[in-house]
Amino acid sequence: MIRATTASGMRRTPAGTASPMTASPPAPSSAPAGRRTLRERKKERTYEHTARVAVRLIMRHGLAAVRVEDICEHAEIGRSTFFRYFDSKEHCFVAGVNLGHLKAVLAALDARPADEGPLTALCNAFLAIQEDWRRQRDILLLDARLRAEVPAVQAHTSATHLEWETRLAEAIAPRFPGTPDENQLQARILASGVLCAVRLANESWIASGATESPIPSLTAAFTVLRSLMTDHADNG
Amino acid sequence: MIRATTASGMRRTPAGTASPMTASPPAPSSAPAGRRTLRERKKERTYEHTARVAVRLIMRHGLAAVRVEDICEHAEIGRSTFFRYFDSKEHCFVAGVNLGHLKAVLAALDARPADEGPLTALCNAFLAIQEDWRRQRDILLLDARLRAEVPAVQAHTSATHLEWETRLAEAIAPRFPGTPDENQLQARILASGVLCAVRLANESWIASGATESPIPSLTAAFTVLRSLMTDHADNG
DNA sequence: GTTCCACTTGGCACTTTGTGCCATCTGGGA
DNA sequence: TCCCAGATGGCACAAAGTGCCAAGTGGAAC
Repeated sequence: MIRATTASGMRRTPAGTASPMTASPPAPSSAPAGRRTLRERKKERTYEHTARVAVRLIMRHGLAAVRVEDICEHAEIGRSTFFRYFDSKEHCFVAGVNLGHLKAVLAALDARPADEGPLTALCNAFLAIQEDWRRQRDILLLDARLRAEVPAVQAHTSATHLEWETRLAEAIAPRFPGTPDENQLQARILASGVLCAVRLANESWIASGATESPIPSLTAAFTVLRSLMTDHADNG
Repeated sequence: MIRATTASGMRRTPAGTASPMTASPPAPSSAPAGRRTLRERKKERTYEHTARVAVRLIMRHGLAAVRVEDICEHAEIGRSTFFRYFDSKEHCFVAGVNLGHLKAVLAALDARPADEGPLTALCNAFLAIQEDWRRQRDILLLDARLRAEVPAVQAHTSATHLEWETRLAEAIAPRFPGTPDENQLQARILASGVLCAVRLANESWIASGATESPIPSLTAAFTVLRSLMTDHADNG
């Protein structure tokens, strides 16, 4: 009635790597700190190419009409390989939509002067990459629609945002006074607030048709965020 | 090669209700504001019962070993019915784990004095329900493990938290000065911060074996949150 | 350059999932 | 009491996932 578990549902991924779980390329199997091996670059290429193909197909035909097999054909990989990288069509799509976004924010954050406080630096980093987002308008529009219609898309997107939270927290932790690991909590909470503001700004940008630049919405949201943080959130 | 879409992937739910999308009972089909109809109560019973059965089975046998069909047999519903309520095993499990949690926080929040500020009230509401959580220790432990191992569980959990954010924001908005819809942004961001703190506290509670009360972790996280909000997050 | 090994890939078979469709049942209102 | 919208369950079928194995390929050692 209840079948015995074969290997207990552990996901198989290339190189026995820990499963990606979100929209990120598979972790390097044995990164020697410095140079990335050809194998790794190839894997990343496959990952990104497949995700991009998925987005393209889904843009053209709709999520429901595209089968995993279609994606595999167009990306020229085997079905087995697909499932080694993604655990579903939806996962693949979300990965494709967010390809490079995290990397871009991290880079923008790195480019901020070291004496900028964590909140300011993070906000400025997001502002700096808005042009990229505006350019992706069509994809983001589709993404918003699918998030509203397909639970799995929403779910994977939320998971992706959670990963962003942890990665951004790591990145801004050094900007707090004190040692980085003392600051982990503060950094996480701050990152969460900023991400929430970004999400809301994006929602309102999308809701308004996404014709103008997303920067005004974003600036407005950041202003609210900043006033929350500096004024006082409370009287209790 | 790419097949035509039948009805474009729209999910079918009982009564043409909007899809739940997260771990919440199906929305009332035609709530006459006051009394809930027997039909509605029956639907909620089915939803909750099924989710509970799923959690029980998965606790006993593991996620991988339990099939949707097993859940259906034990819950005494048809497979069709299952998929009208949940879109996967994982969704069902996450729903079961979080059953009533949101309702409990909202109730606790309602019980806070009206003159408490939004931050304080929300923190206190979470503190008030910790005993419930401690009692669910075993379920939460399993949940944490599955979240780490199974992407879909993590994904649905994140989506659930996102829903909490919006619901809690609505609930605390009136506690801000000004009109509720002016405060929607502030409320969302504040809720996001509190939820982040709660998540982190829970993580550390779980990581420590979840033997003690979860309250110390939570208090610590709230202290950090409050200092972030009152002191100053930044110098920029 | 050759050889070897670890890792990745693709193909195949098989189970489980997810959906459409329809007949049946049931609660709620007239 | 009758009627109907909505909920359910069964069945059939396409698609998704997973395990297994044989074949290719990069990396490192010699």
